[in-house]
Amino acid sequence: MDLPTQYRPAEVEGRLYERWVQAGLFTADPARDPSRPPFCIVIPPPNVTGSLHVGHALDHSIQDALIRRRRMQGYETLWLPGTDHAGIATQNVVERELAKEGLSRHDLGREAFVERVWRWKAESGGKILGQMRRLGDSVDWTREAFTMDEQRARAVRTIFKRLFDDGLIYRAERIINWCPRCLTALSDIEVEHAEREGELVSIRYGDGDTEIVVATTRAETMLGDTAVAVHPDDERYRHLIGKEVELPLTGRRIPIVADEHVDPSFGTGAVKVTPAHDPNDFEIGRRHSLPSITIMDERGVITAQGPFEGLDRFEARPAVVAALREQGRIVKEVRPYTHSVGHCQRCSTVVEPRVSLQWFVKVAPLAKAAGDAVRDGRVKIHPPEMAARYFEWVDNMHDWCISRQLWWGHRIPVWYGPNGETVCPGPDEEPPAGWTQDTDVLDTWFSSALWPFSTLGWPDRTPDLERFYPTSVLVTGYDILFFWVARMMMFGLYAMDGVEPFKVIALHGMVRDQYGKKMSKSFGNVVDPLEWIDRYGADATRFTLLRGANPGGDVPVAEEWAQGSRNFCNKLWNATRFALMNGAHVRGDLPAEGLSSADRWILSRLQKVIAEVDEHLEGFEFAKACETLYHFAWDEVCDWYVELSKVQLGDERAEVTRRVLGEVLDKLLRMLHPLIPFVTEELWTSLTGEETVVTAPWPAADERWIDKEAEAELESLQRLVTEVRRFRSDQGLKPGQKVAAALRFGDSPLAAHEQGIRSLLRLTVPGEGFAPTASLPVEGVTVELDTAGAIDVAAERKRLEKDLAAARKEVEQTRRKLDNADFLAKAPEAVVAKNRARLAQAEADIARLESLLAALPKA
RNA sequence: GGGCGCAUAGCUCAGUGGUAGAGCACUCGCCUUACAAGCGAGGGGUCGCAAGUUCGAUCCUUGCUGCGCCCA
Repeated sequence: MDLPTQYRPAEVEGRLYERWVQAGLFTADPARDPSRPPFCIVIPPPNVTGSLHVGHALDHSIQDALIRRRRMQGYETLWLPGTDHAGIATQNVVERELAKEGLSRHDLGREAFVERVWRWKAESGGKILGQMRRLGDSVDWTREAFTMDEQRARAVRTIFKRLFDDGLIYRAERIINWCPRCLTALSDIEVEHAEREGELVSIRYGDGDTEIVVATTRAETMLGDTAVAVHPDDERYRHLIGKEVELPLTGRRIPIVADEHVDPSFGTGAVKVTPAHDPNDFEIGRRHSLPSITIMDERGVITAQGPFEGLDRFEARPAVVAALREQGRIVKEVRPYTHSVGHCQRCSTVVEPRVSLQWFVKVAPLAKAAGDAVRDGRVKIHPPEMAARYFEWVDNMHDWCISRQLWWGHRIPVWYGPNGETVCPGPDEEPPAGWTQDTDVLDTWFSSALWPFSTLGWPDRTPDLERFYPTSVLVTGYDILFFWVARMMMFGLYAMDGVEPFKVIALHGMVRDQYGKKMSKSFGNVVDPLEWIDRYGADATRFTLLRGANPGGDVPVAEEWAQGSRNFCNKLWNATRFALMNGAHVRGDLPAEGLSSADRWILSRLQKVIAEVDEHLEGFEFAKACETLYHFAWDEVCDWYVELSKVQLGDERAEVTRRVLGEVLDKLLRMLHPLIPFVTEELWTSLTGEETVVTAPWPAADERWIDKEAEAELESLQRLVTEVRRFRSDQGLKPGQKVAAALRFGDSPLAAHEQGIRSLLRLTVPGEGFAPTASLPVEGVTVELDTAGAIDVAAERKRLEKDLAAARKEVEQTRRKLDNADFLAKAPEAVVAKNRARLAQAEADIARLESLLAALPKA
């Protein structure tokens, strides 16, 4: 086997991935061996316009780790990929393309435009799917789905019809969030609130006895006011309730009404009421049967007759204020005034609340069921603390506005007759001839909410659906727990007769930079996972993300950390390279005889690591699993076992050592495979001669190999070696410099390791005329060294004094405890014994150190 | 305003009612025949502040301060 000294991921990743896909290793078969338990994850479908960002990379690394481990454990696994059609985003992309040709979608007409979007999708959409291959995602490409493909369209038609017939979908005139740029309704969750600097203007309405001052951040909407509201208990205004005031600039007279929802402490305690342009005012208007006057068109341009007609809403605001000021009606102006403003998630335009006719899902019964599934424990949220957020959302959900005034999307399957009749045909039914279909399309989330079962073939009772529903776990960021996850829960429970769409919801956090800052383009701290894959490899990218992934927690990453992960992969590469160069193998059972205590130690440690890693991965503790494996591989296997094996490989223990080395690397690489699939595949197949590690059995801990004695012995050896290295370092002896030394073991079991110790410490056997200049007693062994010259007494004294100070502090601390009668009486026996042992050890250390100091020549 | 969470090494984070940990960064020394993407050694923390419970608190309780997130 001829491996280069450095691992070059670019040379193996593409080749291995292709081989995996060609071999069908990721393809699920519901008919294969029914005794295998199913394990299924549906991918949170990325936006078809999107490309792989570091958040996806984290999400996918976690899912791939879960699915690959289950595959090795013998589950029938399915990780189902796909994309969503992203109504607004995709339409925007194609409209921008058209704009370059000087066209709008209206120039093409609806049918041609939609065709054009499909063409765009075929040519440029779904870039992310190719990028997922580079990450190593072991998804089943034969089942790739799209929220607008034929099967998913059937699912949408089917569930819409059922909800419609059950009275859970209705059409009504309501105030909704409207984007004046995208020209569509938005649901609550598509609106992002952000602090903005605006103004708070106080305006005097009415005159003389019936005047009242209202404060507003949106002066222009006063043109559509139809009332002023005060709190019923507010003494300041009680005498005005029921009276009318003149609305400035318009000459209209509007009533003063009493409403409990008015906050008397805000502003003047009196609020203007504009039912057509504010959701709270809309409610007040309904309670008091107020008229609703729309003063803007769908683009936010003032339509109210008068001098402001034709002005944009943001031009109208100062114009209205100026006109009021001229009339002496401005009482107070606070500027800047910071307040929360809703923006369109897709284009950042300030959202305009607008009264319009829209379709809604009546969520109350669905949300109740979605909450109960978690309350009853049928669906587990991990980590459990996150459940609070989930309940907060599902228990307070507003009806969901599902209609969008777009062309790209599932068109609402409702047709209108010539006399205003309405019909909702099923997926296999035709609407009556000549009737016209509703022009709106459905919110993208409506089809995404069907994802866990539409991708498995619903509404048909397919073998996939039978075998894999409910899915095993949903992996996603806590940021979309409510809007996407809650919706899948609602629709899954509804469509699948009360069976939940997934058993576990595993949440992770956001990827952040090394200072814990959110990544943002404007801040310039965004990591492109594809660049990391190019520079450090997919494995290093994945390991960096997984290493930071604590359940529900944010994941900080940095370039240096990716380098560290790359280094780790390289370390594995070189450890395996060493093993192969020395004939390591996995043939036959581990020998029961002839194992050194080093062999028994590493095998014992291996079992514990297997058990720990298993526990961590079961609990979605990826950071801990990574930490355990990293530490074992680097600090135990490479730093100690491989070094000790060098001696064993040179004597009669060579054959046994080859088998043990092979054993340790075999299991280690298998455990690492779900986390870093490429390098482990390359190394494991070389080591074992097997076809692939993808379907190799997941290691199981074997308690028979646990060996406490060997562990204690090796720990003792490590302390001995470290102590002598410390002396060498203090004395300025170069690491490679050979030093003659005599080792006096007495009755220490470390005698068996003499050659190993000499090798680790570069100590040669003393020859004629050996004259030691230093003697180190440690771990019951005396090491006498000939440092070939006078030793650095000052350095040695410094070292010994430091150790002595630490030992004295230890004595002081433990003695204080042991002198305390309460401690002796109340502390558990084990704790007392432990402290007694510590005291004895520290006292022995003091004696040893003092005698060493006394023996040092005077400076 | 309501709810939740967090304060531990220079940075990012683990952690436990009984001797403070990791990675990276830092200092010193090394091309030691798997690996300089490496090896060896080392420095660095009154565990946010104050009080309480306890034989014992970084950990439990309360208050304070600072920070973050979600919702309105």
